[in-house]
Amino acid sequence: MNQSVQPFGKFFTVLTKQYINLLSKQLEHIPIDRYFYPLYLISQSNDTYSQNDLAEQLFVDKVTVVRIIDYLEKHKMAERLEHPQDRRCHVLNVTEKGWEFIPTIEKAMIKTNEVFLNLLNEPLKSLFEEEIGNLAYKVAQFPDQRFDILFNKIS
Amino acid sequence: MNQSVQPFGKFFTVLTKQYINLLSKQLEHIPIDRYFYPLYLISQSNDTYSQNDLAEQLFVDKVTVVRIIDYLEKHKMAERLEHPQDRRCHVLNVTEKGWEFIPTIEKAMIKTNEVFLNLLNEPLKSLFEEEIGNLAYKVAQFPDQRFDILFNKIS
DNA sequence: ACTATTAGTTAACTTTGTAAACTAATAACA
DNA sequence: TGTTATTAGTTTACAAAGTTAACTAATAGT
Repeated sequence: MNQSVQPFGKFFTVLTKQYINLLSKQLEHIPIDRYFYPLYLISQSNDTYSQNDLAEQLFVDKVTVVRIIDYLEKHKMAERLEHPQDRRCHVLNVTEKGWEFIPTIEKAMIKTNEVFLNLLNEPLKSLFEEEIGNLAYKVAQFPDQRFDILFNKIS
Repeated sequence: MNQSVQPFGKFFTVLTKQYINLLSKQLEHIPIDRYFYPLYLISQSNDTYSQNDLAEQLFVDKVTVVRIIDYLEKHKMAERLEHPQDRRCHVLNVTEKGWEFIPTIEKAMIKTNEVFLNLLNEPLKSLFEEEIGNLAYKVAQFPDQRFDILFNKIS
């Protein structure tokens, strides 16, 4: 009970859930109820993103991206366009209707980030802001093979 | 592209996924492939946890707990016992077989925590360790109602 | 030309989260 | 005491999300 181990994963899970809850709550009035960040990412790409690029940015697989774009297309927020050079690719594009909501989504993300930051004490606050992204990118780069190296001493 | 907003939720998601991957990788040789931490939590409770208690600790709902215990019981790692006073409750208990794996699970969680900590630069490292738990508890306490207060200025 | 690779889609299956309806037991209280 | 409300847990149903595999169509390598 006393000095039990608390796996960080538990905390990450809670933070993820509550972040999404908080963000969704603010965006209840727009015509989609998820994939806010994917839509925002597409809008920031100046119509250069393929579905592959999006998968890479979001750290998800291509099947998930298909579902995301299907959803956004169904709600007329984004669309697939033909790639001028490579006919296998699609270029992702935010529709005029979609662009209406980009500023709101951006504001909501900034606001939600702030809420989380404000729960931290002052020294951690600034460090956290600059380092959380780096940390995520570092762990995202873990190749499966490296696991064996990292843990070759585990019994 | 340049000063695009990066929602913390994106980072939390990656951290969660990779934490679970890394932990599971280390525990591939034990007879269960998930619910390591729930099992560990039960083991640390000295047979006092009800399913409700577990739900609270894990920040999940009671349906999920039923599934977790069903799984652990099926694999003979934990069991439901009758509560001596309250016949509605179950007391959760780690079986003899389950206890074999508790030290391994604990070691793997400590190791995984270390891997994540070691990716941080030195000043953040110690702060992170003491504060990540507090942060998670704070956000877990967000009642739905408080959202309205937090965001009453949102347009 | 032949082969391998890449982008994306589709289908099947599993896990997880959520909500509602339900049973059985306990608590509250008039 | 008897009635009602609450609590612990289960079951069912459904949606969301992840994973794998098989597939099409297009491009790249040689």
